[in-house]
Amino acid sequence: MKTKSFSEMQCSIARALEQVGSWWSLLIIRDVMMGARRFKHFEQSLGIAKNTLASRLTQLVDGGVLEKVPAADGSAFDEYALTERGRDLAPVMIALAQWGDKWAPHKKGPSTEIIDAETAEKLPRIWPRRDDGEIIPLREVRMKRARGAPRLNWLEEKEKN
Amino acid sequence: MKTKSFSEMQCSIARALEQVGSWWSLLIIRDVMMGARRFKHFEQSLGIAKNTLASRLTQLVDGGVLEKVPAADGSAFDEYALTERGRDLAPVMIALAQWGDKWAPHKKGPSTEIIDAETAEKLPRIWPRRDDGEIIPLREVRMKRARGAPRLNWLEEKEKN
DNA sequence: CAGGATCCAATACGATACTG
DNA sequence: CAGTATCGTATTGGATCCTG
Repeated sequence: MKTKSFSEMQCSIARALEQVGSWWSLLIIRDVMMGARRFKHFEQSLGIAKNTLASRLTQLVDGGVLEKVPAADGSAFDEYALTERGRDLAPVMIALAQWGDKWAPHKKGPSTEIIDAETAEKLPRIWPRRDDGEIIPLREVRMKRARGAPRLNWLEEKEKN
Repeated sequence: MKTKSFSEMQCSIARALEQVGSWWSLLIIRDVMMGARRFKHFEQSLGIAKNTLASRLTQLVDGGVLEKVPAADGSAFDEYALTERGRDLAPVMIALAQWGDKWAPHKKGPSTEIIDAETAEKLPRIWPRRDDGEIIPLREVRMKRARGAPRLNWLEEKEKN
């Protein structure tokens, strides 16, 4: 990706993408969210080259998404953990997982389940809501640029069926 | 990215990422969600090379995220519109935009605002909730591999708390 | 085991020119 | 205007070897 130009774009999405880094980074974050902590975990889970993994990890640490913490089991090597910034990516990961589960299912069934620990059931789709919890239909959601560009009503013509 | 291996991963996130394609694809989708329809819109908005843009667009059309529709204004050229599959990426985009707005703000202020058209105010963070709208704290959300997925040893030691 | 160093291959992207 | 064709380059990732 064009690292430099992305970060300078006046768009929160572009800057988020640049901070995350790459597809591999998202899969690493996924692994941490599922309990991975060690270099070898990522290596085994992802089938990624060591140097690539190392560079993605340092990139995530430098970017403040992951941090190195002393190993819980007393190992000489540090472990990787999510920072607050990294944990805050949960909605992105959940949204991605749910979309993939719905639109690109694997033949052998859903393979990344997002579940409510209390009920042990799959979570409903993560979706825009108002503070009181009411779901907002997409036609009432607008994405607009801060300056300039027209505030077009999003998706209007497709929603009326 | 490693297109082939990603799609074969038994992970909804990996497959979602592969279907989307690349960072550029997400920015194109963002533009469509903000009202862009024509080749020139994307070109101007993104500052992307024509051939790159063309290939990303056909990739998105082939992947069923975008579709070509006759121009509303009678132009000889088709326009690009989101399919249902594409529209359903809204939670991903919103989550990304809100994360970027929070953690990677541009010096000149927020630059992709997600707004409730009714109240004209910024939406609250998109976040996992139960059906009744109750917010679920992250500690009560579990992301796990489904049964049948290759089991990794580090999952077990993490799952018992 | 966690990485770093090197080398190499694939490709994604950009610049430019061209076409219907 | 909306692409396609061609080319050159830069980046990314993989393979292998090495080390504390």
